[in-house]
Amino acid sequence: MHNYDVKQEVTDKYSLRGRVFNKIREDILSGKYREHEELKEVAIGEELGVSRTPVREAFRQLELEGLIQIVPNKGAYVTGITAKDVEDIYRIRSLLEGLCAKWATEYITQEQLEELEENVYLADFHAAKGHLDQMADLDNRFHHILYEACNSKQLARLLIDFHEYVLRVRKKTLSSGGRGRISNDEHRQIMEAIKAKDADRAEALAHEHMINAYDNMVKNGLYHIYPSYGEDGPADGKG
Amino acid sequence: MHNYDVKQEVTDKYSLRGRVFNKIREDILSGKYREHEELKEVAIGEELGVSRTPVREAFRQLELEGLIQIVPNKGAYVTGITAKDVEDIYRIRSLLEGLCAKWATEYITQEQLEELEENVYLADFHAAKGHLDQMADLDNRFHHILYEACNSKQLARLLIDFHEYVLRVRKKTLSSGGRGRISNDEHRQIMEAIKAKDADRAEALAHEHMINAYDNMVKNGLYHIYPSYGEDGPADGKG
DNA sequence: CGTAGTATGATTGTATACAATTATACCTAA
DNA sequence: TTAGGTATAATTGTATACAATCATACTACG
Repeated sequence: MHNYDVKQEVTDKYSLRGRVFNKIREDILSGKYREHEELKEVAIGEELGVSRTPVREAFRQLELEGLIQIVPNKGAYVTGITAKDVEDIYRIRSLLEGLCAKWATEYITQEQLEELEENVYLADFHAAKGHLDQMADLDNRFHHILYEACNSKQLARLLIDFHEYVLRVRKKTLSSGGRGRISNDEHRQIMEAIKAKDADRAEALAHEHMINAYDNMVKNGLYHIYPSYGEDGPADGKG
Repeated sequence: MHNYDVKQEVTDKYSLRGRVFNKIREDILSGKYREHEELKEVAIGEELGVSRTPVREAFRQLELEGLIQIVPNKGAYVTGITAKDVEDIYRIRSLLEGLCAKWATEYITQEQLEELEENVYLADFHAAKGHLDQMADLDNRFHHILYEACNSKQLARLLIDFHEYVLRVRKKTLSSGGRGRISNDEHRQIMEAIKAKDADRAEALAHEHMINAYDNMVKNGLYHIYPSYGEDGPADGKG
């Protein structure tokens, strides 16, 4: 599995806290809980058949993940994401994806490189067939391979977090006409650059790849954010 | 104070959980708890005069902050930091500090710019006098002004987290011969670039500034991977 | 009619009791 | 003597009880 997966799957699977955490997280990402909605400990506890304790602990984690905001003695509210947040995250992420590709060029193993190649060729096949789900999975996997290959658990942790964070606002990015194929072409170029040990080129390509993904998402309206109360106001939009 | 300060000071001050969180965090950062040391809920609870509940919740936060690692049904252990972790973090941070300076060039207010100028001139004075504590404070403040000025709570959150994280391994970075003055010269150049609205130059300078800080730290052995009990706290005292 | 104050209910914060799991020590058998 | 297993202690995981705080609505008074 992933060496750098910070979420311990064991915990998430066997502890109530972990299960609650994942459940709430999924519900926020899927849109079941909307922005600024209040999450009540007893309600969620009853819904999941657990007491308040694991729910509360899950809340603390969710807050640190940035998915909810806890105001003392009041409650937990689903964090609002503005369009600017999304843009900022993509711009930050594009830098770090570039760095990741650069480092991966140096540290990637033969095995990982082969999986990268396989990934690209497989994605070509599914792109031709129009298999969107498989495309999405392969896209995910492609990036995760690079996260592992960069040999930095710090960078991997960041990128995994970012990736999961943007899932909140992403619809089916790859489903729009042709982007899936174009995206995979970019993957291939990145892979080739890494294979050729051209770190700078890999960095630049990965960087652009992310920018293109964002541009495409915006251009086609493929993400959605719920209008938030303080969005237009100054950045002071908290408590 | 800081618009983008994610740690709610209210919570930290008035809730047991917040106080416990800060206390443990300080103890890890100061070296009271060493790497791989096990933190026991009852022990810490008794030491601070609280029950296990707030301690446990603080643990969950500390884990997400990356300071401890919780293994299910076993315990909480202080996270080990390797030399490579430190290097990676500085290289990532140098990129993001550059991005921050670039964005700040666009969004900085007149007031913030003036505080930046004042900061640099004041630091010059204290550098001449050899006031190390004041230098450390001003260094902190300089970067925090940029974090605010970049107009991105996402980026600010990242950089603040990084900054606090590296406090674990930093000794008195600025105290070594001449680095304080050199560092402030770099600050001045960054400030001037921002003032001249030269975003690219500001970015490059901030980027280099961070790399230089790291190089200096490594060259002079000014960081310690294994914190030891009773050692001098981080130079960047924060209140 | 409107406002302030208070009472009541709801919700979170904390403490404690109990269950489950893990570590340790001692005992037994080869 | 040592390997293995069981009993006991220690520790974490979860549930529940109690305290503190906040929101709401109603009442009294102007």
